[in-house]
Amino acid sequence: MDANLEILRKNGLSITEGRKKILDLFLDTEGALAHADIERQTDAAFDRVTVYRTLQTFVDKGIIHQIPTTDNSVLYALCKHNCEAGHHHDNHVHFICNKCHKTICLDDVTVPEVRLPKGFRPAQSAMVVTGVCDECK
Amino acid sequence: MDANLEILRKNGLSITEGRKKILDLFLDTEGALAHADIERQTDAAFDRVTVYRTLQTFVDKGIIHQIPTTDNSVLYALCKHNCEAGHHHDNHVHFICNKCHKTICLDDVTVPEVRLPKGFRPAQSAMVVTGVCDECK
DNA sequence: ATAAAAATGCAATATTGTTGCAAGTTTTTA
DNA sequence: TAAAAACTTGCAACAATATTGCATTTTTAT
Repeated sequence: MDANLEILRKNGLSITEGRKKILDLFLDTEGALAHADIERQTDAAFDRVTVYRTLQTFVDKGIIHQIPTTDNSVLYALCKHNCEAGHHHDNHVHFICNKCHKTICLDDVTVPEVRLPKGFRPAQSAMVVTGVCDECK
Repeated sequence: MDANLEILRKNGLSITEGRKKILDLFLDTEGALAHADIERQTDAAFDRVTVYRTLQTFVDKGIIHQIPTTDNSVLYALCKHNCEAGHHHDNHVHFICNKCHKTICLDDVTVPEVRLPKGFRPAQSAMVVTGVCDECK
């Protein structure tokens, strides 16, 4: 139990209230979270700046990852299966529901390979699918 | 000649300095452009607001399209082949080069289909590949 | 328990995006 | 081609989002 502590320790991060709460939020959320969601769901218990810095730290440590969107927002998400060792975050498909507007990590759907034109060398791929999710269908 | 005028006319848009200049920029640029790039490359000849509105207009008309990114920026790009009738913008792969940081539309690379979990109904797909482009290799 | 290291909150500042409205352009029309 | 109508622009104000430095507090290591 206390998955959050374990994750923080494993990544050599100090255990603080903010980090625990924010990490819990991710652990409890199926969809992705934006900075604003986090502020709202923590009742602004932490300074905006702290939230920004915490998110950055988590991204740097590979605890959460960013999701590409076309509107001007950054979304963050934890992988469902907690991405222990060697699991790259960058290889699953993200789904954005047009009805409930949740962003969901489809951890089990891998981004397919594509054949690029001559001279292009791929490093990472991201794929975002929009539509209607399984709960709104 | 004067591809910009033709495009503006075809879309029923008034011909104005701003629209011509901004459209030219897109026509001359291989990669994608951010709002900031446009301001810079037009020497701030146009008000920020005008640029925002022009981009919005172009998106609405389907002249340019938005590209999903993970950092907090919206990128816009014209399709190479000018996307005449019935060509959807949403179906080709975008490539972001880690060296020159350009975003390039790979018009000829189609986003592959993926099999989604039960209950998910896809509408549109976007794919972003990062790596090294053909000029930086 | 104490010192060192790290994280937080505050304040200030920067960046990015939006809206209403008056003035200026472009297009339409007759 | 001149006048009216339609549309676009720039300004100003505002709102939302993000970043930085620094003093204080909390956490970790000794």
